[in-house]
Amino acid sequence: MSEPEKQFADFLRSKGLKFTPERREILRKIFATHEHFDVETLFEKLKKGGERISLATIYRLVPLLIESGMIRQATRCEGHVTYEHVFGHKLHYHLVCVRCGKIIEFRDEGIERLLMQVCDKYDFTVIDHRLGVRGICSACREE
Amino acid sequence: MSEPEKQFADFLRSKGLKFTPERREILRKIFATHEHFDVETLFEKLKKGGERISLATIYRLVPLLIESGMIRQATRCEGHVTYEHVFGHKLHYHLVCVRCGKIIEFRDEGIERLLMQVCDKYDFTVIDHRLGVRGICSACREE
DNA sequence: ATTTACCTGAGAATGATATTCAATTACACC
DNA sequence: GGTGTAATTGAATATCATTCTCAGGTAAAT
Repeated sequence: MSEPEKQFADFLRSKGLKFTPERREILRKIFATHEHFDVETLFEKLKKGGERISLATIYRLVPLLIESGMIRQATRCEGHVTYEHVFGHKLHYHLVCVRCGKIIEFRDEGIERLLMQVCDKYDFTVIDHRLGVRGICSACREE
Repeated sequence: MSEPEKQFADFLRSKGLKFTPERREILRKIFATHEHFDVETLFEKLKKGGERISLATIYRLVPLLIESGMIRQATRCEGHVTYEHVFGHKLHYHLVCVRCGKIIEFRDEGIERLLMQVCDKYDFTVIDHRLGVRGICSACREE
């Protein structure tokens, strides 16, 4: 059993929930790549892979994955909600190209440090934070 | 005519669109305070103010307001989309309390500077950016 | 074997947002 | 001040993602 599966199975067990074959398959598809995903395309992928897992099952799994800390909602782009891995994926920020949709991820410890100073100042306990930049990537600007 | 009205009227004219009484009323309600808003509560406010403006009209106006640069989508909180002023409102970031929903706004030029350096590095042209921190405010932590 | 709690798929329900349509209105031009 | 044209409106309807309901399944605990 892979690392993400182990962690999630533990989480489920700790809540008295079950690690069913359906849940395993969904989890596998999600962690098969490091890409962001949304429910609809995940469902399509599973269907193409020959699985007969219903949309409802995926929708029911997502909150559990979030609660377990495996994934989180990503920077929201145009309309639908997308998710990204937390497990095995360090904190990072996004540059999102509004033309081609490409997402560049980056880290910046200076920004992190400044941000924590601000939160201290306001006596604010951080759970999570995100930074997203919308703009145009160099490739699209060339055109 | 107030500043926001002037700017938006100009924008509409430049696109061959009209600054109707309905649009003026909606704009006034939006800019009557500096608070974030969502379509539903805006609709309620207008109704209480005796206006008979339909939801559809508001939904149709929002994209125009965004395109004109008057407002933008704010940090998305729980479910529904909220908007905030851009006009007359300096760049800022958010601390959002997940318990009480309070939003603390702050600025930090150090973060801005570091961010611009990153974008330079990736040769990325910035249109807009946002930084949101989810967490628990001091008042809620007391409890 | 029975109980109990959890899971599932299918389809119906929901709720926010978008669209259609016929009637109305604003503005440019006469 | 009329008039034509394109934009705008409200109401109702449609759409779309997401959630819920329900009627079986299933696995582990008793």
